[in-house]
Amino acid sequence: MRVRFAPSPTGLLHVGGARAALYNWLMARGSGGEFLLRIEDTDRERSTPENIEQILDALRWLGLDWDGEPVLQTTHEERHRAVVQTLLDEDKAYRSTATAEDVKAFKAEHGADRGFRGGDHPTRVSAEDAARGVGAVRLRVPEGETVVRDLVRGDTTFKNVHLDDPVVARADGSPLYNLAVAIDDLDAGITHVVRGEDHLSNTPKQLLVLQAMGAEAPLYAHLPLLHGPDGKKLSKRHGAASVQELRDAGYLPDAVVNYLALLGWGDVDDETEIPRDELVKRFDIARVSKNPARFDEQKLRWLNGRYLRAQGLDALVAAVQGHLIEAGHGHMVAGKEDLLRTAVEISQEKITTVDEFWPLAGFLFTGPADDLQAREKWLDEPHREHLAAVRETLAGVDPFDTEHVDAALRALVGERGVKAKDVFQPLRVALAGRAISPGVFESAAALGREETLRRVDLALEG
RNA sequence: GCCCUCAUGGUGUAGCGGUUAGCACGCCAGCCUUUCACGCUGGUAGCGAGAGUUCGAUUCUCUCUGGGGGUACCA
Repeated sequence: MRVRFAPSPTGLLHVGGARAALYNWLMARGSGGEFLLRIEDTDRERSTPENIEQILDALRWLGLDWDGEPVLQTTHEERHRAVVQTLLDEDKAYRSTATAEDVKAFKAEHGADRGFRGGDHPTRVSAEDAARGVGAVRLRVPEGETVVRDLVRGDTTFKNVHLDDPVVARADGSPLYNLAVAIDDLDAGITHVVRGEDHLSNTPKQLLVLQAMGAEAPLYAHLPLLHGPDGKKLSKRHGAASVQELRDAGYLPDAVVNYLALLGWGDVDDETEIPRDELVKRFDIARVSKNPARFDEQKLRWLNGRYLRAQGLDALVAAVQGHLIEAGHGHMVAGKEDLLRTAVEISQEKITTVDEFWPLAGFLFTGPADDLQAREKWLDEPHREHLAAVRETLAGVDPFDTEHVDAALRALVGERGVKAKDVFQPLRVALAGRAISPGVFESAAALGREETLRRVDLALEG
């Protein structure tokens, strides 16, 4: 089995594209086949080297490694042109100056469901003009029907009468998409073309090109498209529509891979959390759903939380650190590796994305936040009284670790006969500046006695 | 308009002629609890509609309705 992912570098890698890449990758890795990368850069206006690099980056981040070097489609132009010439020589294609209006007029005359035929149409250019490169090259569509052998939707039949003679090359001889893909997949020995459903309607054209070349067609698998929460085609307007955005939002690549795999594919045993290596073993393209799926960020969040909590501390610290650096907070934690490690450890259970770490635990590095409501509620007169007692207790705790802080404070609560939260919350607000933080004992221990007392004093004064 | 295509709760799915229609997210409630979470328990909600086929349709066929994609000298 040899498959490929063929993005066009006209922007960031979209989650739909990422899913197509993932399915291709899963097929290849699950079968011992090859996963190739081809950059469809024939749209020279919109294709940029930056976009290519971004896409490769996104793929790397997701852990979807490809075989061999990425191939640029434009490097095959000679071959494409040669095929066009052969088609012309064999009269399987012809040159025509037909415009959109000509095609419309043709349909008005012959019926809306009749494909345009320019072989003996007035717009067909003369032999002399053709030799001078006048007119776009159109492929002759033969009679009969074209069937797409599709692994996810079964065979799809297109009656050739409905198809227009497709333009396969511009007047200047430069190849067009439907010709180029067909040839490139053929030359690369691609056995399965797995791509988005938006390509389904184009497939018969590509099949016709192959047929004209006397070549054999690959098998196809057209994936249903991904929609946004509003049911419309997923686009930039939907927030996290690109892999880059997912990454910035603090999602873990493994969680994204797991989520995407399940978006449109389900195994018989219906599991939700499936690690990558299991995915590789179990993924079956034939079981991919036929209906379009909505990208549900809430479920991704949940799944990400599961992965995040299951992650080893070292890996999570590395992920958090990388994310902080990208977010511009790198300097805040530089040189404080031990504290960072502790902070991550005590935050792991409370965050669902890497992005949530800083808002939750940043106070350990920068000082208390400034949540007025929290202060008003938990640092009023009666609570300060408790806090003063807390200070006194804490000053005598030794060693100053979670266990001892915990024991001492609980004893204090019992002693004073008050509700636990009336003692713990003021301390939390004193340390974190807000009512939400990692465990208060853990936080105090992480800060150390000196800093803890300093912040408590500050709260007592303020 | 024309061509192709899809249809199980709000969302993603399991099901492949006979099930109390399963799982997960979400939502609601309770428990746990120093906040927030996590976790646990329970609950809410579904086979788009109409004809067939059949002893029996969520499952097979057709129609309708609704959704999606395509319809470029873009990819």
